[in-house]
Amino acid sequence: MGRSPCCEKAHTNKGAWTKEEDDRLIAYIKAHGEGCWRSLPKAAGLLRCGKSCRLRWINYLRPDLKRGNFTEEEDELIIKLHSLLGNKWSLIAGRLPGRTDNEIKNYWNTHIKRKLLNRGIDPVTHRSLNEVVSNPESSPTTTPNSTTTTISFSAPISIAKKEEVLGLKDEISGLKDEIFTNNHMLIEDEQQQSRRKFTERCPDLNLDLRISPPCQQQQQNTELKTGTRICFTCSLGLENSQQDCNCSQNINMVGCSTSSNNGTNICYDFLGLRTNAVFDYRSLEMMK
DNA sequence: AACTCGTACAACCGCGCTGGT
DNA sequence: TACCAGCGCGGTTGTACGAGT
Repeated sequence: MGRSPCCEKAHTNKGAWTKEEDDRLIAYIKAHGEGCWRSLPKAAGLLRCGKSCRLRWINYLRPDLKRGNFTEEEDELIIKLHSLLGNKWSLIAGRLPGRTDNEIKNYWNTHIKRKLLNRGIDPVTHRSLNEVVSNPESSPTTTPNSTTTTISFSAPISIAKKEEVLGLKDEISGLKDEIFTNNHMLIEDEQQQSRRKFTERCPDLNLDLRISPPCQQQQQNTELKTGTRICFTCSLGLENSQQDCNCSQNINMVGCSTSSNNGTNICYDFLGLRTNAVFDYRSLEMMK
């Protein structure tokens, strides 16, 4: 059972808008304002359906629209927002003044998709194509000619983590407000909430764990009495996040911290856990 | 010059959600 | 509570146009 058509199709024009139709629509909206799209065509003397008028106005005729090419900054912002929101074009458009969801959607499909593919990034998951191809089973792999082992838990990381890693926290906090107040997409029914509680307790982490040999210079000074020093670099499966250990430069950085008691450098404070026991990520308290 | 193909983008369509009755 | 109109969103289609052959 389909819903009834939004207008009488037999007497409506379709296809490209003429200059005259545009002028009529602009004049009507200037005089009466937006809204009540269903009755607008008749009132404005247009042989168009209301939806068509709305679309034409929003996507093309609105005076605050920014025409012209997207800037590099806009490109990058769209990519960032898409990695967080997916195909929520209207939400993305809300962060780009003067751009419409339709415009961004088209631009994404024709330009940015290709751009990301050229960078070796999957436009859907925003992860490296190599990673997706070579490591589909979440199994440990060893890079050729390298002593670095990568252990990947392939699943999307939480938005909160992504924000932290991307440094988008401030920008996104406003966006979240917008999402929660304006959009029903995050309103969950009980079933979804209980499912969510479960996944919060047992999160699907996307942690690419790199284990590399100790930095040569520092090894002499910082080796533990018990022997081998292990340096964890935790990368979160995001673009440019797989930086190699540089604890020789900054011993207090995340992932490499200093034990306060005896001044011994401990370089395996992985996610705040000073342990060489088996790491169970489920025991981690997730940030709210 | 004519044709084909690919690209860009405007417009359409179907569906889900919301608010009013 | 159920129904319906209206709106908005995201996916898809249609078409104009330029490049290549």
